[in-house]
Amino acid sequence: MEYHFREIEKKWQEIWKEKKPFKAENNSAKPKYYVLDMFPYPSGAGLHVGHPLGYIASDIMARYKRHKGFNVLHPMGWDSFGLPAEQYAIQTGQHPKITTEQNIARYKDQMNKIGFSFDWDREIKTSDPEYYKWTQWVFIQIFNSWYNNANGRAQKIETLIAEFEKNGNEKINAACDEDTKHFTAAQWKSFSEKEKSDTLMQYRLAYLGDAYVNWCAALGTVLANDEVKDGVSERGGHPVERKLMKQWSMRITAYAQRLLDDLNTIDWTESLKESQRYWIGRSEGTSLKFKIHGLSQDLSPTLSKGKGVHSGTEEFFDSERDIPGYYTTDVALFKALHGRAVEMRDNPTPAEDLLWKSLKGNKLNVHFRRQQIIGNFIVDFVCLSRNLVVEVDGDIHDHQKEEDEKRTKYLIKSGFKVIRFRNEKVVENINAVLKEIESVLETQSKVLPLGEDLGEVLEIEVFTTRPDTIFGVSFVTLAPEHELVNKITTKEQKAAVDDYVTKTKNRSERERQADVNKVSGVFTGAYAEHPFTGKLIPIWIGDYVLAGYGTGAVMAVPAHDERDFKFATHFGLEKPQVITPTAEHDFATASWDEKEGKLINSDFLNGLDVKTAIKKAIEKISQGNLGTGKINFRLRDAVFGRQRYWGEPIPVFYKDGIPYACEEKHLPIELPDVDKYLPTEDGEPPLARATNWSYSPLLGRGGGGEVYPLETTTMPGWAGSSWYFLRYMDAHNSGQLVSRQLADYWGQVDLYIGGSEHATGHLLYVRFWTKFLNDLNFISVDEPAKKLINQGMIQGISAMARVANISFNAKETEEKVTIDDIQALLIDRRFSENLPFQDIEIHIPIDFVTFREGKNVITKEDLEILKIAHPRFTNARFLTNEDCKIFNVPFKDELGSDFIELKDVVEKMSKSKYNVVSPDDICEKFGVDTLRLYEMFLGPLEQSKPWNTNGITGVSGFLKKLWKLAMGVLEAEKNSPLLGRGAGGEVTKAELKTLHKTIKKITEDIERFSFNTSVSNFMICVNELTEQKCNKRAILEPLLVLVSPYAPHIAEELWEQLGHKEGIALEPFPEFNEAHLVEDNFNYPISFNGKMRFNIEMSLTLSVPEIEKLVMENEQTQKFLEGKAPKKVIVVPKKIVNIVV
RNA sequence: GCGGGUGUGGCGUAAUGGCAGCCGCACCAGACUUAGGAUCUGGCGCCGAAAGGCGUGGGGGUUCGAGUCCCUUCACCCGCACCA
Repeated sequence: MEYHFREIEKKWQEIWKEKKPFKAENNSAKPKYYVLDMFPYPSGAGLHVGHPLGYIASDIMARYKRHKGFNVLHPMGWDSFGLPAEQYAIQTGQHPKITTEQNIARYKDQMNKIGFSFDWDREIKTSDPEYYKWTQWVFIQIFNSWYNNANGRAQKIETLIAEFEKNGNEKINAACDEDTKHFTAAQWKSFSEKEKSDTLMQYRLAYLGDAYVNWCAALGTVLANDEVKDGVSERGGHPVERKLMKQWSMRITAYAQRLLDDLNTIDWTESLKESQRYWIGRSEGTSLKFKIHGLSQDLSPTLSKGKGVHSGTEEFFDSERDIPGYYTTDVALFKALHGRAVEMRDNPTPAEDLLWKSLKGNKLNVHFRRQQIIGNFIVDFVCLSRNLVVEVDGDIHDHQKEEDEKRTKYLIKSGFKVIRFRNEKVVENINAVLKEIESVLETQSKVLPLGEDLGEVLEIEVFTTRPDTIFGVSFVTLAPEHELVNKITTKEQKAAVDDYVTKTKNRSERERQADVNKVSGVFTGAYAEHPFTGKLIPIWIGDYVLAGYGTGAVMAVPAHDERDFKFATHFGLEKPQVITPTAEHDFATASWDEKEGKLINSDFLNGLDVKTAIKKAIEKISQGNLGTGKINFRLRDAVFGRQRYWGEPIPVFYKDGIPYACEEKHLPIELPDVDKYLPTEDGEPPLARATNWSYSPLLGRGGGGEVYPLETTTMPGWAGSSWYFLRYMDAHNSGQLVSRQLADYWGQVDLYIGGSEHATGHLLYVRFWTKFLNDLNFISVDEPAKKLINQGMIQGISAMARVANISFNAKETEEKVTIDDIQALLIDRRFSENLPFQDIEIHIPIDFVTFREGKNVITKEDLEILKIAHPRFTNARFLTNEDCKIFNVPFKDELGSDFIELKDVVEKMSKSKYNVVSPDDICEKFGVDTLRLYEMFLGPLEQSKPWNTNGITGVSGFLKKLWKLAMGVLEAEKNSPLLGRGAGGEVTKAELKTLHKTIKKITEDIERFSFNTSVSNFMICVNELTEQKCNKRAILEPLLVLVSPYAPHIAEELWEQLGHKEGIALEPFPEFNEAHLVEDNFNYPISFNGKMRFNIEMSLTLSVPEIEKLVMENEQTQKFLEGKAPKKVIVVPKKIVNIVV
C-alpha cells in the first residue's frame, strides 16, 4: 500500500475535529502541563512557513506530555484588536470585525491543516465582547487600586481613602505622581469632589495624567515606546513626534523593582532577561539640590518677541501649580492675536494714541507696553514690573462685555491689577487719568514681579550615580522641557532660550535620534550655587538631557562624563578634573569615566578611591540636607490610551469632568458602530462619532435617565494579551475572569513559546498584570510563565535586482524619472527615503525567480514576462541604456546593458518582500508531517535561519521509509496467517538496541527542546531497522508512539492499520530499558598524546590495570611507541585510553 | 558605544572535556528503468598516488586529552541606544 499523505492527513484532521482527543480536563487526577503559544494577530496575509515553527515545537511538547500522562492545556486564540484591520477599514469602510473574522477563519484553517492538537473549545478572541468584558474588568480593578510601597503590593483604593480620612497622606508610602502635595485629614475632608478625584488620580495604578507621548499623526494615535522603531511607527513606518498629552496610563513603574527581582525566578533566556533588566534600568544614586543664585527682579520673565510656546491657558492656571507664562500654547491663535495686536498698534483710537504718548518712554518711571498678548487675550497697556493692566474702553466695548469680563477675570487670576478708563475720560482729562495710574502704580510697587510671587527658593534637583565627582561639576544642564526653564531664564537669554526650546520641541523623534552626536544647547543666563564650594556655575539647557528620566536635570562633570565632555567642549566650558586616571589619559581630548583612580581637587574627598568617595559624598550630602540616596528606573509608566477605533473601549465615563469607572455589572462596554473609522473634525477619536456614546450609572451603556459621556480612547494592543493565558483556563466563565479553583489548578504556564520581539512589550506587561492580579488575590501565581523559549525567525530569501537599469511608469511628459515614480512601485519603506537613485533595489517575486530556474541574471525578455505574470509590474517600464540617457538616470555599466544582476538577500519573510513561502504549498506537495519534521530538522528551535525548501526531500524520504517498515510488518503477518499478529517473530537483540537507544535519545531531546536532533535520531533508527530488515510489531509500535508527537498523522494511520481501535494520542510513551543497551565489549580508541591512532576491542568487565596491560601488550601500541617507554597511561573505562609519550 | 549571541565540509547542522563532521541536502559513480525531479547501492573535510600529514575564525593558556573551559583578538548576527 502506498503512502498517500493527502488522504491520510485529511482523514485524521477530521477525526480529531470530531472526537476532540486533545480536550484539556478541568477535573483530572493527572498532573497538569500548560504549554502556550503566543497567540497571533491574524493579519490578512495568512501564515507563511515561519509562523508555525513555534507552534510545531509546542505541539510536539503537548503531544509528548499527553503520552507521558499529563493533563495538557494547549490552547490557541487570537490577538484580534489591532491597527492593520483598522487601517483597512479606513480605506475600504468595511467593519474591522468582518476582516478580522475572515482572517481568523483563514488562520484557523491553515493551522488545522498542520495538525495542531489545540483544544479549540477554549479558543478566545481579544476583540470578542465576552473576552474584552474581562479586559475592561481588569482595567477597573487597576483603576481602583493604588500601590502601597510599605508592603510592596497593590491595594484597593478604598484602603487609601480610609487612610486619607484618618491621617491625610502624611504617613503613606505609595507609588504616586512626583508632584503630589501633602495634605491632612482635615484638608482631605474639605476637598471638593473634583479635588478628591484629582488627588486619587495621583495614586491610582491606572490614571489619567499628562505624559509625553509618541504621537503618530499619520495613524492619528499615540504609540508605546516599543511600538516605535528608529523614530517611526513599527506598523506602517510613519513619523512619530513627542507631545505632551493627557492620557490614560498604567503605573507599571510601581512594579519596577519586583519586575526586576523576579526575573531571577523564571527560566527565560539570558538575553531576554537582559533586555528586560535594561528596559527597567535600575540605577542607584543620589539626588542633589542646587540653589539658583540671586533670583531677583532681573530674572523676572519678560515679554519678548518669540513664538507662543508658554503654557497660558485658563485651565493651566486652575491648577495653580505654576507661574503664568504669557502666550497661548495655540500657535494658530497666537498668530491671529499677534496679527491683530500689530494692526491695533498701527491704528490706535485717539484715546489710545493719547495715553500711549503719555506712557511710553518710562514717562511714569516704569515701562509700559501696548497691545500685548497675555494668555489668549490682547491687553491695551501693561506694566510688567508692576503687574498692572490699563484698559481703555469705547462704546464698542459695551457689546462685548462678556468677553471683557472673561479677560479681566483671567488677568486678575494671573496676578495682574486691571484698571479701566472710558475713551471720553482719557481724551477730556488725560492728567487725571495719569494721576490715577500713578497712584495705582504706587500700591502695585509692593507687589513682587511675576516669577517671584511663589515665595519659594528655587532649586534644581539633579540625580547622579556619581556623587563622588561633585567637585568636578562645572555647570548644570536642564532638559528643554524642564519646568524651571521659564522661571530662571534672564531677559537677555530669553529669546535664545525660547528659540531653542521651540526648535527642540518641533523636532521629530527621528531627527533627534539622527542628531544624537550633535551637540546643541543654550545658556539660560542663570547660575546655580555649588552646594559645597558656593561657587556659581552656569545653568544651561541641552537636549541631551531627557525630561522623562531622573529629575530632567544633570550636574555636568565634563572631565568624567562623555556627554558632558562633548557639551563643555562645544561651548567652551570648564572641565575640572577630579579623578586621577590609572593610565595615561589626556583630559583635553576625552573624558575619563573609569571607576578606578583616586579623587583629587575634591576637598573632603581627596585621596579616596571612587567607591569610598561615593559613600562619603552621599554621607555629606545627606548631612547637609542637600539631597538623599535615590533609586531611579529607566522604565516609564505605560501610556494606555489609543485614539483609535479597533480596541477595547476604556470603561470610564465623565460626570462634571470627573472620570469614574463604569459599574462592573454593566460590562462589557461594547464597541459602538461608527460611520467612519477616522477622527472627528475636531480631532476627537473615532468613538466620538458614535451616537449615544454615553453611560447611565444605573442602566449602563445606552441606558436612559441621567447619562454621561463615555471615554473615547481605546486600549492599546497589549491590553488583551496581558492576561489571556488566564482566560484559557476557564474560557467560558461568564461570572469571573477565571475561577480561583481553575487558576490554582493550572497555575503557571509551564512552557511559553513565542518571538523575542515581545521582550520589552508584551512580556513585561503580562508580568505586570499577573503580579497585579496576584496582589489582589485573584490568582496565586505572580509570574505568568515558568519557562519561555524564543523561537528563531525563519527568514526568506529575496531575489534583489538593482533598479539602476529599470524604472517604473515614468510619466512620459517628465524629463526625469522621479523618486515618486518609483515609490508607486516600491515595496519596502526604507527605499522611500531620498536614497541615491542607483542604489535602490527591488524585490523580484520568488515564484518568478523559481520560474527562471536559478539563473542569476534576468534579461529584458524575462522582465516582459514578469510584467504579464505580476499585476504589480504591469505598468512597469524597464529602462535600457538609451532610456537612462534620456531620463538622465545614472546607468551602471558593469551590470551589462540588457540584463540585470540578481542577488540573494536573506531577510524577514514578508508579503511585501515577495519572498513568502506558504505552508499550504509545502503541505500540498510533501504533506504536513513532512513540513512539521522539516521545520524541526532545520536547526535548533531558537536559531534564526533562512527557509530553503531544497532539503525537504530528506525528511520526506524518511517518512516513506517508516511507512515501508510498517507495511513490512503487515505483510509478514499476512503471509503467515497461522501466526497472525506478531508474526514477525522474536525480536533480535540488535532491534531492541536500536529501539531503546532511540527511546532514550528522543526522550532526552524533547526534554531539552532539541527537536532537530530528534529528527536525526528517528532517521538513524529507521535506517538501522531497515538495514536489519525488521518487520516486528513489537519494535514498530513503540517507534510509532515516539514519532507521533512529530508526525501525528502518519503515526495515527499506521497505528490504526496495525489494528488499534483507540487513537495513538494517549498511548503511554515507551519506557527506556537500560538492559537492552548493555554491551559486553567496548571498542576502545587508543590515543597517543590525545591523538587517536587505532582501536582495540576489549571486555567491559576488565579493570583499569588489566586494560592498561592489554593495551601495552598490543603490537600496534608498540609500533607507535617506537621503543620508547610511555610517561603515563590514562585509562577511562568505556571511553578512551590515552598514552602520554 | 553598551548588552546578548554565533563562528565546524559546497550548504543546513551534530558532538555530558574523551574517535570532529552524526543526520540530511547538494555533488560524483553505479543499479533498475523508455524516462527520472521515483527507488536502491557506494563515495564524498582538505592536501597527497599512497604512507601519511593538516584540520572546528586567528593567537595564547588550563588539561593526559579542548569544537567544548579560561584569556585575547577578528568577523558576522540580534537587541538597546544621550538614562546622568
